[in-house]
Amino acid sequence: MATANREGLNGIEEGDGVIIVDHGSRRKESNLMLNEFVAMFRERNKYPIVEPAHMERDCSRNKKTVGIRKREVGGRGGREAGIAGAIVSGLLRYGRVGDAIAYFERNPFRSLFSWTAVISGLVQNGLSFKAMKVFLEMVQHGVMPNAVTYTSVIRACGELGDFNLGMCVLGLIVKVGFERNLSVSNSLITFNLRLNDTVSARTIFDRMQSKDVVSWTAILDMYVQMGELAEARRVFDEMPERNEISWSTMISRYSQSGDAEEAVNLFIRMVQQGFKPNKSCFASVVSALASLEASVMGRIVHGHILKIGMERDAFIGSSLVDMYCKCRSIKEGRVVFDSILEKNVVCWNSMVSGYSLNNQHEEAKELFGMIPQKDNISWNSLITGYLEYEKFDEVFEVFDDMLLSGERPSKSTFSSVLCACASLASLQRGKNSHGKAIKLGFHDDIFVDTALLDMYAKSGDVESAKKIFQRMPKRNEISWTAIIQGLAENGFAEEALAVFDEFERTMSIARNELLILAVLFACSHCGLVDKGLHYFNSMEKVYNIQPNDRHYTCVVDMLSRSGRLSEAEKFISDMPCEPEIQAWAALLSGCKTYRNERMAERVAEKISELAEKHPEGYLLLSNVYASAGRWLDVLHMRKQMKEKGLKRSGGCSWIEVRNQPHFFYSQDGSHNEFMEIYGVLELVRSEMLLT
DNA sequence: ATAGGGTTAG
Repeated sequence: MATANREGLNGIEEGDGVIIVDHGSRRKESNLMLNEFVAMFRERNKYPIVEPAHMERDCSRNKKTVGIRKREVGGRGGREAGIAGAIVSGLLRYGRVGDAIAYFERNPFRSLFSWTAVISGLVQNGLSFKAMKVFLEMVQHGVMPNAVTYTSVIRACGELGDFNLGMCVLGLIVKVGFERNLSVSNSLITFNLRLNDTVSARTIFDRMQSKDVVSWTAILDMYVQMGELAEARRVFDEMPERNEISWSTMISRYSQSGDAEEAVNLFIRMVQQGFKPNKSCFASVVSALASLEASVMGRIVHGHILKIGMERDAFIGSSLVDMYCKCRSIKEGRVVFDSILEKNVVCWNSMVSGYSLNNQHEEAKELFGMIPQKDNISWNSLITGYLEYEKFDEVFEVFDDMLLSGERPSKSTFSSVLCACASLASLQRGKNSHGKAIKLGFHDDIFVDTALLDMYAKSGDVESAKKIFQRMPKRNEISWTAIIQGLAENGFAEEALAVFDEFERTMSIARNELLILAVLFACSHCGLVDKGLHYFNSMEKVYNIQPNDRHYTCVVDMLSRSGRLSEAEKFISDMPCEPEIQAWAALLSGCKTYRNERMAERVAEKISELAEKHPEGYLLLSNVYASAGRWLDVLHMRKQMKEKGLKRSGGCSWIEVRNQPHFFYSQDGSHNEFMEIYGVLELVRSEMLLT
């Protein structure tokens, strides 16, 4: 709560439906499990050290140590236990986890095989915690795990992200001498990567006497995790051996890092070299095609998927639905969606966000209501759809429903909701959301913090924005852009430029277009025209950024504001790209300020030409004529707008009182208490005149 | 029976 107050938040509202998820009970259970493992180490006699060379025989000898089991199993135990293992693993392969466990628990033939099958099946079905409990039970029954068991167990520890548990298992592995086993080492590499320990991963890899395609593929991921995709590619290119999975990994990594084009290129090369893409690979490449909105190639790949009969698979189906919806073919997406046999939550989410991001909110909401097991992303899909189409009230409505349903918002949820607050410049809602974010433990997240500081800046609370920026332990280029833009927009342009100087001195991250735009904006607003021009001219050389139409508009604005009108006019006519209508508008407003009637006429003419294509031009002109008192021209413009079917969507101010926004349009009388409000205003005005 | 790869929101 102290943090909240320091950042300008006046306490958090009670009873707002926030539910804090409790992870305590599982942690307790995990600690109990740790104690059991520690006990295992201490009881040397019960779990004897076995020489690696005798490992195979030890597995079978083990059955002798389990006295009771042996009697139950009887003479044909080995074979029957083998069948039991096969049944269990068969059930697990079809995701029938409950049936498999029930069978396993009822069946007396619990061999090393069936124990291992259950453990690996649980891990593959995302039930790693349960897998660890079964593993513990297995060891307590006196059944000695073998290398295959340990690979699954290590994977489970990695999936749980539990370092201590992993170390205990590693201890057992070393104790029984499996640490040199190829498969075990491979799984240890991934375990370390999951826990962000790239150094240990590398050490294990380097120490391995023999490496296979699995080891190489795992180490490829180490470079991806270190943010060195190019280095990963080098490993991939130089690997002694490649299979479908190595190809698949590289393709998915490109797709996930936003380089969809390279993902597709690699896919084509893979097919050319005679590799058969499998389910995962198709899913990755379709996802890459979705982000490229490449419907032609998308359809071709879809054809191949149909050929091998995988369209009805949940993984491939989800990415196909996404691909069609991103290409605006929602109906085709729906056909694929309906054809998926066993829909998981991802399939539903794909279709919901397909509708949602194509402005079909009713359909999205209806489908959302039908999801059997909603997750975080289901909610977020609905929220981002509303945000994208500026339906802010709905954003808050869904957010409230989400909290009431008990679903924990994620950092994505908060960045969407805060973005809605920022768009409404609603400090009240923003602070409320800030409170919820703190309550749910998101106060040190770079995305949430950036959204918060942007919200405060856009709502005019610069002090709070600055405080958040200063306390952020890590900042990315988006955070820097937000603070610079925020300061400049609120009239602290010099300070914005000082922050940019600090950024230039201390940060080595790449500058992006938006950051430079914010800097130009700041220069424009504190009259530092030459400095602004300097930044603009060095964009390509120093920052390697091609200026876009918004940068050009900013420069026109900068020149016009400072009265360098002829320079501005020349700049606009020399532009290599089509000027935005806002550029002309900026020049026109400069002409007005510096009373250059002749240039104003020329510019106005240009704008009315452009208004054919950009109807908002009429609005601009009508405003300019209105302020010059040229009412005949205003009427003419209004008539044009009416003919073009353009609704008057011009200037409007609003203020929030007790969570209720009150709007004031530039035509008077739109507010229903307008008489009273203007009465009070008149009173205030006369008081001011008296003093 | 196993370790490496998969889909959705930002």
